[in-house]
Amino acid sequence: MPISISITRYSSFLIALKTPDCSLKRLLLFSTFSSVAAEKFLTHLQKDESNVEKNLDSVSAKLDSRCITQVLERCAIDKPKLGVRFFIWAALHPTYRHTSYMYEKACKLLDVERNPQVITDVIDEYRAEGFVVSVKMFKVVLSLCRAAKDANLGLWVLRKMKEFNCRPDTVSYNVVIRLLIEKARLDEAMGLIREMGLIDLYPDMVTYVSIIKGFCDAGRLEDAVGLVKVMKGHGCVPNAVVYSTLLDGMCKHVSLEMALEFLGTMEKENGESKPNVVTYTTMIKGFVEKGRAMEALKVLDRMDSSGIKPNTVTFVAILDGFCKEGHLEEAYKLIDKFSGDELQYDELYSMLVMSLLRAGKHKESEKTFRMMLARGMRPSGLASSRIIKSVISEGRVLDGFILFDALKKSGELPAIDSDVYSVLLAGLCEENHFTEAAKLIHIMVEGKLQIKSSHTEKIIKHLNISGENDLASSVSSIKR
DNA sequence: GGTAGTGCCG
Repeated sequence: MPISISITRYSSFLIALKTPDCSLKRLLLFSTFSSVAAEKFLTHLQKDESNVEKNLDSVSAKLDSRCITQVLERCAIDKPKLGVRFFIWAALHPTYRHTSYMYEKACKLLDVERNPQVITDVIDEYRAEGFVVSVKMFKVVLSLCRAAKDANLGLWVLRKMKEFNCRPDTVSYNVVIRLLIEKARLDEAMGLIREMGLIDLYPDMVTYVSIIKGFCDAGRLEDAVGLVKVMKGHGCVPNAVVYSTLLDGMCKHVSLEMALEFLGTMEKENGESKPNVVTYTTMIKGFVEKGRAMEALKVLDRMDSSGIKPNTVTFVAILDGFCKEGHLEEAYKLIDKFSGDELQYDELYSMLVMSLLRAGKHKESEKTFRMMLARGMRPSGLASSRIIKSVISEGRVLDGFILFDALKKSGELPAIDSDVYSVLLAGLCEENHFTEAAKLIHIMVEGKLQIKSSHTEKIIKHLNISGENDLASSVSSIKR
């Protein structure tokens, strides 16, 4: 591989194999070259490891998610702690904000779930250096714990805050409470809520929703209802979120009839406590989950008379129910009735295609998809991807390609998963449909679409053996 | 400021 030895701006190492015992097998893929910004940050990060944040402050480079990912990818190889410090520093940067997606990505790259010590080590490092850690920084660390779903780590960090003379606020507590609840550690969560009172913090709406949901999920409806009373007693007026959570618990653990009755009392409320689209969707899901999709229709009518418009989630719930219970005619009727200003025929039919697939009705789903194409509708990228994949997995590669080609001919291609392209291309080549393969490659080149280089090796080998050398080199040109 | 309830995607 005579590539890139001379390239100094290397980086963006992708660790393809993550198990710790195969560090030698780490594949260094020069997929995307790191940005100048990432290089600058990396240089300053490694300059003087005892003054990390100060060094970073002096860097003048644009901070964005791509650049952060690149820095983390590099740090993950042998300096995960520096990666954590960089991530925390970046969160406080005035021109940048991490999304929840970035928190998850950082956790994955730095492997916090398997190696929580990387977090505790960083906190201990701050302490040893006498670094002043703010509440804001601790909240970033707590969000990392949340992304890693590590309740013990969250608890540890919350305790550490005192040592840094940081007073956790309600949000800090809420994050840890939610983590405990996700692990069904309800008593400990209640303990933290009590502890809040001792330092003059009060549980807020978010705290109550979390713990009420915890009790509902555990089937402890009486406790959940008791908490609603407690919050009212504290002057915290329950809103639609609180009541929807309770309604969900009733659907799952008591009865749909009681939930309906409760919905009725909500409908008589005013302002923030009135049912909204989520409340009605929860009720609809309740019916669907108990195999009573037809009755969900009545809820839809009730929603309409309250002036609440159903959204995508509402439709997915009902369509899922109809498909599972075999009420296809009802599904079509529903779509006819509701397609209009909010949601188009295309979107609703695409949802139906997805619902049919989820219900295991692949034939019906493909039929609906073909009907869409025949009537000039535009299926969503997701529906198209799933249908083509499903057809290929049944061993009908050529059919999959014909569907793809029909989509292409009907106008602009929807956003299809990149792995659909690689699966389709591999299938066509394997079955020696070289004309179609060439057509697909042509479309990909035209649309600047690339497939993972790891997927191309077998294809190229097969093409070379078959004497299709031109095609083989075309495939090389679209690998990423 | 970005932690909560239906659910999908990044």
